[in-house]
Amino acid sequence: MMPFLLAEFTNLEEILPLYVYCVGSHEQKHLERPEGYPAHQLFLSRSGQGIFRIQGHADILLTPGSALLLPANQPHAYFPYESTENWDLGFVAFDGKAAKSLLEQMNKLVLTVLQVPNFELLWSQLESLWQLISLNGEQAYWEASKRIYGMTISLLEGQASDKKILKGVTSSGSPQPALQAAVKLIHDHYNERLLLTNVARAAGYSPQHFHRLFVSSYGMTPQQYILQLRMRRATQLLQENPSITVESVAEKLGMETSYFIRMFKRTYGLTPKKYKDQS
DNA sequence: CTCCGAGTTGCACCCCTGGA
DNA sequence: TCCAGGGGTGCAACTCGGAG
Repeated sequence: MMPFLLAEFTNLEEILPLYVYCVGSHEQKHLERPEGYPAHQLFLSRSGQGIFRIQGHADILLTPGSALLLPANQPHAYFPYESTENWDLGFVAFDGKAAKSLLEQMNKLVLTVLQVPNFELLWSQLESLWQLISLNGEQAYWEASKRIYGMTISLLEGQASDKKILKGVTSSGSPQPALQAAVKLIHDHYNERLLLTNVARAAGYSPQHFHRLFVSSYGMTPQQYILQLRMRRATQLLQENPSITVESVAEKLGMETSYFIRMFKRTYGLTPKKYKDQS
């Protein structure tokens, strides 16, 4: 995701109590910010791992599925940590009159590694934020303002519910790890014909029970989750390989071309070809 | 005009979903 | 746990547009 900046819509800074300053994701390389960044930032580490070096603090290691809230103007540097995998880092920078009090409210979550229980959901919110802004320009910042508020609140909620989950594990042996294993299976095989029955059996649940557990944990059906994964991968492939054909993208996702185009258009409102031409 | 890639549409199958 | 219905998915045939 190429980052999008609010720069050209400066009047919105006066109107919106919370606004998205910049949003994007990419393979992260070494970056120094001795003066800090002018807006608050929420980082999401998706794969690989990296270190945040923040003045006056011990180094912070971000592993896959973790997040970091970094206040504005905090001098820092970040770089990939020894890993064979690229560090896939998403970020959303936000500011506004309400941002300061929001961060104060969340002060226990600032400058600390946050293990996000519903990481993929938060990541998809980041991506939809990027999609929203990249496709709709100024109009979208109003909607983006609502969404960034929602993201920070769900981060807060995730930390609270995480504690509940941890309690469950110690007292009664929660089924959560089995569900996570099933999700890993989905991640490993999303580009194949994946039967929910098999995933459920692998996790040790009946398909119906697995479905119910999945929806309550991830807020969406397994089907929606897999489709989201595929669409996300599709945008990645289209951006990374400008010469790639729509057919081979569909093939890489394990989808039939016509169905892929149908779903892509339904998800993003434009065909894969038009998307590729725009990016 | 032909070729090719992209996109659309209709149809059939069957599996997922969600209510009971 | 069961089961009916909706919708996900694949296939085939088609149109469209651009390039040569």
